[in-house]
Amino acid sequence: MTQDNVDKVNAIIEKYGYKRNILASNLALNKKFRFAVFLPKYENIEYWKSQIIGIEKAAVEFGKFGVVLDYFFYDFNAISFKKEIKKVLDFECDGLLFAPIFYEESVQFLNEYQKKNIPVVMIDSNISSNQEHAYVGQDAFQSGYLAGRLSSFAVKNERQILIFKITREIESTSVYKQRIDGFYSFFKDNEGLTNFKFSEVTIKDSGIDQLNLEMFSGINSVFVPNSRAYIVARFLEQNHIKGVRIIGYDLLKENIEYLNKGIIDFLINQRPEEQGYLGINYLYKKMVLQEIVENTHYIPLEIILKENYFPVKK
Amino acid sequence: MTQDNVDKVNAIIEKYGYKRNILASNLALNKKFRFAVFLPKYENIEYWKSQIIGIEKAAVEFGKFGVVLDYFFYDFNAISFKKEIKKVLDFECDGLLFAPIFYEESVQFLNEYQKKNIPVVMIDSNISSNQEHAYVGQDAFQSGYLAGRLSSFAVKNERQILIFKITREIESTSVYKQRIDGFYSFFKDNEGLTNFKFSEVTIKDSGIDQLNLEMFSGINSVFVPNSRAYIVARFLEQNHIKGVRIIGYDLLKENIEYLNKGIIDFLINQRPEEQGYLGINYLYKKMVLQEIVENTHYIPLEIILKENYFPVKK
DNA sequence: GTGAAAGCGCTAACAG
DNA sequence: CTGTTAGCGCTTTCAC
Repeated sequence: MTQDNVDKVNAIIEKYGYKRNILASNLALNKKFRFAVFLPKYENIEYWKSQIIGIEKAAVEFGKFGVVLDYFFYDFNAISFKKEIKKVLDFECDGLLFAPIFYEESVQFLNEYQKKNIPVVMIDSNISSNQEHAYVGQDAFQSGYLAGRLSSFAVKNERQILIFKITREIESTSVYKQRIDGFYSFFKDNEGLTNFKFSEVTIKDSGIDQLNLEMFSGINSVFVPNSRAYIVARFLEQNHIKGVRIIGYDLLKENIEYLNKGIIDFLINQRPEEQGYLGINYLYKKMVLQEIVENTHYIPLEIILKENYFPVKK
Repeated sequence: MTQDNVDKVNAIIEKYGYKRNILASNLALNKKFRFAVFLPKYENIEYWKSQIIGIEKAAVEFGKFGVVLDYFFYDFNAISFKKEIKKVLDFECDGLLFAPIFYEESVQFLNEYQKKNIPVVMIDSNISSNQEHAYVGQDAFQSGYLAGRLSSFAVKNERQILIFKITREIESTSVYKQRIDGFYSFFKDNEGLTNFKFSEVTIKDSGIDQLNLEMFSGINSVFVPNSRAYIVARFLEQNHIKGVRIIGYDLLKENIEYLNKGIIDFLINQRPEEQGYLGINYLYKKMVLQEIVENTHYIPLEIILKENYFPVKK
């Protein structure tokens, strides 16, 4: 049969509602689907550990359909990242799951990777310039917008809000900037809320001793646009400062501790486990089941209080 | 081979990490897996429509692995329910998805059904007396507890809370009672919150004209323990009563309308679509993949504000 | 280029 | 009761 006729037959076949039996097809193919997983080293980083847990869960579930994973981990610095990039580029596989922590380097990498014509799904943060790639994660801007609402709750009088940035030595993605943008946008969109004043503070992750009481004088609410809200909570607790509303991200053990103590009020959960799972699920659906899959999957902005936090049962 | 030897071989096989190829197995079996879906009629009831959407999604996804669904719908009355029970009992299938709306009748039905030795998964509400059955849905008590927290937010002064029950003609499950229990429990557990006073009102679904201004005199917060918060919201809007916090359930179109207007403050989402999907998913995993599946799957208590509501893209 | 045949791993039917 | 075999629906190989 010529390609022409193949097409014709396929057309007719589809017309009469034929569905290829994916079980038989994959049985006959008798092949493994190799997916590369390219992430920051997760040891001691709870958030990335959760991502891996979700990924592993997917690996077990889809393993019976031939899915095999290979991991590539990079340290939190651009040099390690670049080194690992080479390995990933050389690696033969059917799909890539990727967390683009370093923006510039990731853009470059994706451009390079594109030549291989292998589907890519990004988790955690998105690189929107490459629309053809899939994304599983939150809408960072909107999550900041929501945080704005959460800090504005049921408050009539003057409020002083502090945006507290605690950054890594080597700063990476722009996620936390998008969150802050969203945060301010909320107050811009709600003109009635003129009684809110803002200030910002930035410290390095290593310089936690930089915290001082002055920073918090007159402050009613603190917004921590990454997972380190517990650092602020701990400081306030140690200094017996009460009645400050704290809003942060991610269900780290330490954050949960202060949530349960009532010191942190709100945490926005990014569902890292679900992200990892859905990332692999995307590749599975696309490559193994050969389905058409939605390119962008936004994880809902989940608000966690003491009263709706439940440890993940395992 | 005797059964004895089969067992021995299987033991050895398992010892060396043999995994039966589920694709080949199901291909050879060449059988359909029939699941019965036994639910209230969903026409005009958004919540149940969503459940069906999730169920249908699962049906498409698992259809390629041989899953076929048969539907049995009952009206919202015990007579129709009992009539449909007969059909379900007579129906040959490999699994049952079931919403136990009428408590007494459901207990009886489940006892009867148990004889058939077919796995059952319940959605929406649970019948805990039958521990051997699976459940996908929320923890109703805890959701009320959370609602308690939501009504207590950042409030220092005296608060008058109204629990507003709008019930169906024929009342069904005890879900809303569990929610109210949980609601009160929150205030019991938080002794500091002595400035809260409570009252309750009950009206029938059909008697919406029973609402009157007196009910709301002095009220600061209203808790509607089912999906009909929009009825209260509409009444307050029509009567230009502002500044009352409303907490309700479910993302019905009408609820969303008042959420976006800022009249309803919080909605607790039960994720009906996910419930339906996961219900079928449970049966699929158990029967088709022959996996061991967790018997209870609690849907997270999702707090929805105007700022984190996004219409489901389809 | 084309069509027949082997075989993926498993189950069920069928002889022995 | 046991062991052999056909065949599930598809892909790939191998003769022609």
